[in-house]
Amino acid sequence: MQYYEDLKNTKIFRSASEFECQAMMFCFKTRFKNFDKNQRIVEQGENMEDIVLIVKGGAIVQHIDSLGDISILRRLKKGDLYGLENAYFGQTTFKDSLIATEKTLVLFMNKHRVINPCENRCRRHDIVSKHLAQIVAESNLELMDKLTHMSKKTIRDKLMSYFNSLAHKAGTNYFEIPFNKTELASYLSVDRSAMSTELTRMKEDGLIDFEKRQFHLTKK
Amino acid sequence: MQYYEDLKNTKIFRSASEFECQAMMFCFKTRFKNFDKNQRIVEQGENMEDIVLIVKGGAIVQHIDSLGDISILRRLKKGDLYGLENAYFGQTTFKDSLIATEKTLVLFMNKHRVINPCENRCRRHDIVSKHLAQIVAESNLELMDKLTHMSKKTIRDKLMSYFNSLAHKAGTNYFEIPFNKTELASYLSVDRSAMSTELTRMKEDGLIDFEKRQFHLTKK
DNA sequence: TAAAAAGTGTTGTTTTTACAACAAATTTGA
DNA sequence: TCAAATTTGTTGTAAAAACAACACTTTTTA
Repeated sequence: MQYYEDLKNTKIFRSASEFECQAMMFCFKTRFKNFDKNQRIVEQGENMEDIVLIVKGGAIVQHIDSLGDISILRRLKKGDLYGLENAYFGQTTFKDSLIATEKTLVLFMNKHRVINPCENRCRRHDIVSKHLAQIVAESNLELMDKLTHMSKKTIRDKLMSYFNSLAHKAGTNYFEIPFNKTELASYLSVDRSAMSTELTRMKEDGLIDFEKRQFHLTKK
Repeated sequence: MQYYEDLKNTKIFRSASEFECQAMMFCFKTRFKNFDKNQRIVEQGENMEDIVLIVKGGAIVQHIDSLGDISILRRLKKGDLYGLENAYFGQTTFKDSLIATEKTLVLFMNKHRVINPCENRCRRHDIVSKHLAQIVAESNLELMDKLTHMSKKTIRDKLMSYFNSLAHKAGTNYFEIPFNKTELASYLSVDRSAMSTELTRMKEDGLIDFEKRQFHLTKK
C-alpha cells in the first residue's frame, strides 16, 4: 500500500497494520493530494467536508480576522491533523487557511466517517476513536502552552516562555524554532521589528544565542 | 439517587439514565464534596488521581507562574470538567488551583477509570468516551477563542473581541461577563487600571454600555 | 545566475500600556 | 449593621511596544 510507512507514524493511525490502514482509507473516503511550497492547501471560509492530515512536509495555519489582520496560529508538521475540533461541532467551513511550507503530501478524510462509529465495523475504527480523543487533548495542551506565552507582559517574557517550552520539548537547550522570525513575531502577536530588537538585546544580555532558526538558551 | 438531576445535565453524563449514572458513580470511584465561597477545591502542584466535575456552583482556574504572577485562566461553571487533558497524558499534578466562587458541589472521579475502557463493562461507558472527545474538542474551541482575543494589539480590541464572543454566545447584545473587572483584566492579561480607563473611554465613544457585570454592545 | 522577492536588523517617533498611588463605592462577614 | 476588606475608577509618570522607514542579507525563481 502506498504511503503506508508514513501513515503508520501518524498519531491517528499509529501502530495500525497495513491491512487495517487500507480498510480505513476506504472507510474514511480518503484522497491524497500533493502541494508545492507556498501552495494553499485549504482556504479560510472554504466549505469543509474533510479533515486534513499532513502525511509528508509541513504547513502553517493562518487566519485573517475581521479587521484584515493576518496572523499565524500554528505550525502543522508531518503527522498533524487539522479540522477535528470543528468536525465535532458541525462547523461547515474552514476557519483558517493552510499553506504548505515545503513540498507536502496531504490526506483528506471525510470528517463524518472519521468521528462517527463505523457502519462497516472496520477493524481499528474503535482504536482510532481513542486516538482522536488523545489528539484533541494534545492540541489542548499546546493551546494552553501558547496562552501561557501570550499572557506574559513583555516581548522578552513571551519569547523566553516560548523558548523554554521548545527547549523542554527538545530535552536540550539547543533547539530549532519552526518559524522564520517574521512568522515567529506573528505567532506571538508582537511587532516584528520590536521583537528583532529584543532578540538582539537578549543576546547581548547573555540569555540566548541564535543563528537563523537555531537557538540556544545560555542561562538556566 | 442523590444529585441525579444535576448530573444528567452535565456534558459528561448527558442523557444517562439514573441507573446508568449510579453504575458509573461506582465505576469511576467518585466522591462528592462541598465547598464554600473562596475555598480552594484543588491546589496547584497537588497530586492528582482525580478529575473534577463542577456539579453545582462555579469556580475560577488560577495559575501562578515561575515569576510569581497570578493569572486567571478561565471560569468553570455547573457541568464543567477540569483535568481531562492532563489525564490523557499521564500528568500527575494539578497545573492550576481551582477556587470556588460560590457554594459549590464537586464530584471527584478517578481519572484512569474515566478515560480507560471499563473492565466492568458498565453500560454507558462507551458513550462517556465519546462525550469525552467532545468535551475536549469544545475546550479546544474555547482556548482558540481566548487566543483570538489575546492576540489583538490593543486593550480595546481585546475587550471588543471578547465581548463580541460573549454576545454571540448569548445570542443578543446584552450579556453578563463571568468575572468581576479585576478578574477580567487578569483573564485577558492586561493591567486592571488601564483596562478600567479603556472601558470608560469605550463607553464615551458609544461602543458599549455597562453596569457591574451587565454589558451591552451598542454598535454593530 | 542575475534580478526580484522575501526576510532581517536598526533607528527614531508615536502610541499604548504598565505601574503606582489614592479616593470612592461596594461587598463581606463578624 | 457596621467596620474591614475588596473592588473600581481616576490620574500622572515611566516603560514598553507599535509603527514607519530604510539598508542590508538571504532566498527564490525566471
